[in-house]
Amino acid sequence: MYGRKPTREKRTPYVILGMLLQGPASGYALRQRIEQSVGNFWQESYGQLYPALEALAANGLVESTDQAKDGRDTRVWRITKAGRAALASWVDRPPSPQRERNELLLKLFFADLAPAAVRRHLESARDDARRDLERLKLLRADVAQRAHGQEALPLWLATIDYGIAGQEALARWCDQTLAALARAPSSKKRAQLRRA
Amino acid sequence: MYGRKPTREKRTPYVILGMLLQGPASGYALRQRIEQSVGNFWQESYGQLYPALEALAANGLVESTDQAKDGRDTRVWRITKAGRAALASWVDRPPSPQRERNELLLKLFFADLAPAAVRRHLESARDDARRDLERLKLLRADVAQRAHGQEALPLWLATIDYGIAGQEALARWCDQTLAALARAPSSKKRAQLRRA
DNA sequence: AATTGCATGTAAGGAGTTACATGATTAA
DNA sequence: TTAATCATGTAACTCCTTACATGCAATT
Repeated sequence: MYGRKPTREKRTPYVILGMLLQGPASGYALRQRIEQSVGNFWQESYGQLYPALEALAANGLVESTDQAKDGRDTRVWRITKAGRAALASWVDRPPSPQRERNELLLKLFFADLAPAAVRRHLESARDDARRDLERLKLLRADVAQRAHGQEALPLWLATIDYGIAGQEALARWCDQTLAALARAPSSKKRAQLRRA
Repeated sequence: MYGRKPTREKRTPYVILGMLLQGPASGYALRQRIEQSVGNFWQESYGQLYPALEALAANGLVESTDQAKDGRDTRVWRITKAGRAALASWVDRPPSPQRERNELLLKLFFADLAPAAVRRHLESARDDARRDLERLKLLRADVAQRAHGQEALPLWLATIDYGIAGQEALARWCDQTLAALARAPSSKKRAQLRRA
C-alpha cells in the first residue's frame, strides 16, 4: 500500500487543451500542431495523446464529434468552457521544477577513460548546436514575418529566443571545454611526460 | 507481442560504475557520492540504485563483500576489470540525444490566459537562476582550490562551467522576455486601448 | 503499382520517483 | 529523549516511447 500519491501533475492534458485553443482538431492534427508550434520544447506521442483525450472527455474538459472528412472517419475534438478554466488555472500555478539529466556531461566526467572519444562527442555536440542555431534563426525570421501584427507573436519569438540562447551558450561552452582539455594533458600524456 | 526492443540503454549502471572508480562504496555511500560530484546534472534514487547494483553483480561488472562497520552490516561494492571495460566502452559511444521538455516555456506559450502569473513565473525563474549562478561560482572557486593539481580538475570545472553558462543564459533570457512582454500589450490591454 | 499521408488506436516495457518498512548508531 | 544519520530494500505508481495493427485516400 505504498506510492499512491501522484508524483507530479500530468502535462499532456494541458498541452492538448492549449493546442485546442487554436480551434477544433483530430488527434492526428493535434500531434502535428504540437510538433509545429511547441515542438522545439515539447513533444507528445500518440501513446500519450489518444488516452489523454479520452480522459479529458471523461472530465468534461473536451468534447468530440465524429466527422466524415474525405470519406475518412475522424473524431474532431474541441475545448469546453470547463477546459479553458482548467487550462487557465494550470498556467497560473508555478511550473514544477525540473532537474536536468545530461549524458554528455556524465561522459565528460569520466573522460579519462576515453579522452579522444569525448573530444569527438564535444565536437559533434558543438556542430549540432551550431546547426540548430542556424535553423532557429531562420525560423525566427520566418515567424516574425508571417505572424507580423498577430497577438501571440511576442510569445512565439520568446520561446524561439530561449532555444537560440541555449544553443549559443552550448556551442560556446563546447569550444571552451575543448580548449581546456587540450591545455590539460590527459593521464596518457602525463605518463609520456614522466618517461621523457 | 509489441514494443519489445529496449528503447535506450540504461544509464544508471554506468553512473554507478563511474562512481566506483573512486573506490569501493556501499549503496548508501554511492548515492551520496553521486549527489556530491555529478549531482548538478545527474541524480539517482535508491529505487534505481539497489536493483541496478544487483544487476551489475549478476553480469560480473561489480562485486560485493559484507562488512561489519560500526556494528552495522554494510554491503561494500567494488568495480571489476569487466566493469571498467564496460564503462570505457560506454564512454566511447556517442551520447544518446535528449529532447528537452520545458514546462515554463509551455506556460509562456499560453500566457495570454494568465499574463500576470506568467510574469511572476519568469521573475522567479530568473531569481532561481541567479541564486544557482552564485552557488556554482562559489562551488567553482572551492573546487579549483581544493582539487588544485589533481588530474580530474579540468573535467570538474568543465561540468560546473556548463551549469554557469546555462544559468547565465537563462537569467538573461528571462529579463529579455519580461521586457518584451512589457512592450507588447496583452489582450486585456489591447481591449482597453480599443475602448479608449 | 507503390508510396506517402491521414487517421485511430493498443501492448509492452523502460525509466524514474515517492513513499513506505525496518533498524542500528550517534549527536544534541 | 529525540532527532539525525547510516543503511538496505520494496511496492506502487506515473510517464513516456516504440513498435506494432489497421485501413482509406491521394499522389507519383
